[in-house]
Amino acid sequence: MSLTHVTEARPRLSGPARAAATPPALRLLSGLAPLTGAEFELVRRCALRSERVQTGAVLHPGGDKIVPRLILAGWACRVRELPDGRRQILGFLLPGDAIGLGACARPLDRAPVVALTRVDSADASSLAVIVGEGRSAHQGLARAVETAAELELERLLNQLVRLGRQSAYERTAAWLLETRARFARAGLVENDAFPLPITQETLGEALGLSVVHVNRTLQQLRREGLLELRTGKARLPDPDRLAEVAGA
Amino acid sequence: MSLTHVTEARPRLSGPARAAATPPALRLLSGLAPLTGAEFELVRRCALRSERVQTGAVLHPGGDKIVPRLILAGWACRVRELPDGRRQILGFLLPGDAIGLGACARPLDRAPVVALTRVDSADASSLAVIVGEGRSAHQGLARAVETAAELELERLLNQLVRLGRQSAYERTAAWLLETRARFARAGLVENDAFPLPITQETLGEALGLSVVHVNRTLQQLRREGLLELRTGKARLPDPDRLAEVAGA
DNA sequence: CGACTTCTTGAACCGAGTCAAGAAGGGTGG
DNA sequence: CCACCCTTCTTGACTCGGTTCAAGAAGTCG
Repeated sequence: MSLTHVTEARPRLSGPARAAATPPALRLLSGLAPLTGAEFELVRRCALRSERVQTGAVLHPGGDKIVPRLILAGWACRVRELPDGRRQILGFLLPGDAIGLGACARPLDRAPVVALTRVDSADASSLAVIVGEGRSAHQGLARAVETAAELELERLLNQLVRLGRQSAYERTAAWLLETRARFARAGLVENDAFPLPITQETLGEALGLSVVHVNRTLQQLRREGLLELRTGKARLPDPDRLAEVAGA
Repeated sequence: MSLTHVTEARPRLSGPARAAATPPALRLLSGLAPLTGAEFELVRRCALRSERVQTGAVLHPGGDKIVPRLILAGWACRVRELPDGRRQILGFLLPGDAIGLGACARPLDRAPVVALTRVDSADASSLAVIVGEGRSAHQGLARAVETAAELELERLLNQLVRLGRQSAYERTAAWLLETRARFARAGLVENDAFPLPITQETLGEALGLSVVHVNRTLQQLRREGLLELRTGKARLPDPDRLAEVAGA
């Protein structure tokens, strides 16, 4: 990339060197774009004042008034519900993900965000201000936020294709791979295993399937040696074959 | 809105006064945010050098090299295909829509764009430059582009919910209403009728349904007096009832 | 340990897909 | 302007993936 010299001009911590002292949540953010030490410090400071909420808590009620928040631990999701009570999950928020940053994703941020597990999160208003004012000293942060938004949109498109054109089996396989990839990016995958603390009911609301069918689909994946589930953790023993199943 | 005085400081043409001399395509764009006369002129000038392509032509091959284009007439769509040939349409592009403007939507712009009818479109590089440099004299244009991107994302989310949670009947109803609303925004709906020049096959690729089922669903809507189709035009005789059917 | 949530399995049902074949349009060349 | 061809629409019959209903087993948390 053509910005190499800029990177060199301002020394940046990154990778393993910093990872040791870094809570998992911050690894994701800093993996999206190179951050200066100062930027990283800003994020870490905002993460200090974290709040814990229980499963089911509403992290963001939806609508236009959005308090930016950074997820530090646990899973949350963006939800849309139909008048008759059916729910569709638009996407999952994992440690390191944020809401209310990036201006681009406003329609997404209009959907309520609900905690799927116990969730630790912090007010990220300070970061929103910094990103918003667009000062060049905080380029890295702005770029990280933008990249995060792009990745989320990308996942949204993938999800659209899956819901429109793929079978339950394919969908589930693809979703598992995608989710693993998200954790992998943050360096949180250990021998193909990653956290999966959500109920099958919830997974169904994301994949557009009934609980019963999610269960059967997961069983099938297990039977075929493509998936192992132990309390709150998933392992994908054969990612390549799973990718074939997922198609695309 | 708090910007009223700014609007007054720079006289802007808008609404019927300008509509008379305005090709349909440009109405949509100028309906998204107030444009100065100069901005409007820029758009109009870029629309002068339009190119016509036939049904099936590729307006944008996909990937990262994007030549910004403004659709002036006809329908196009963004497409994703699976390795086995199944296709999912991510969204339709109507006159007044553009690709390759707004930086936010990059993942969307990575999907190929294909003409569904004869399409007139113009190179919009000049606009992309103007929007990109972010000068305050062209605020209006930048805002219009941003609004367009937000609306598109909003539609994407709606579509996601439909594919995940709604029946063929509901989906189709909702899509018809949404499409009518798009034309309505550009002032192109005459007594509830709007252009609908695509095949049922294509509609199926958007709604995640087989041709056969699209056909049956449309029949049902017609039987129930919710839809009238005449060559290339759709009419929704009872939008309220249709909205109830669409749910949400 | 007890209460509640989550997972699992079976059986019946149904929305939507597939296959097939005929009818209706719509564009093109003679 | 008509005849022809090819695309698009339409309909019927059958199949199948996924839902629903129901009920029991296994976890999980206080």
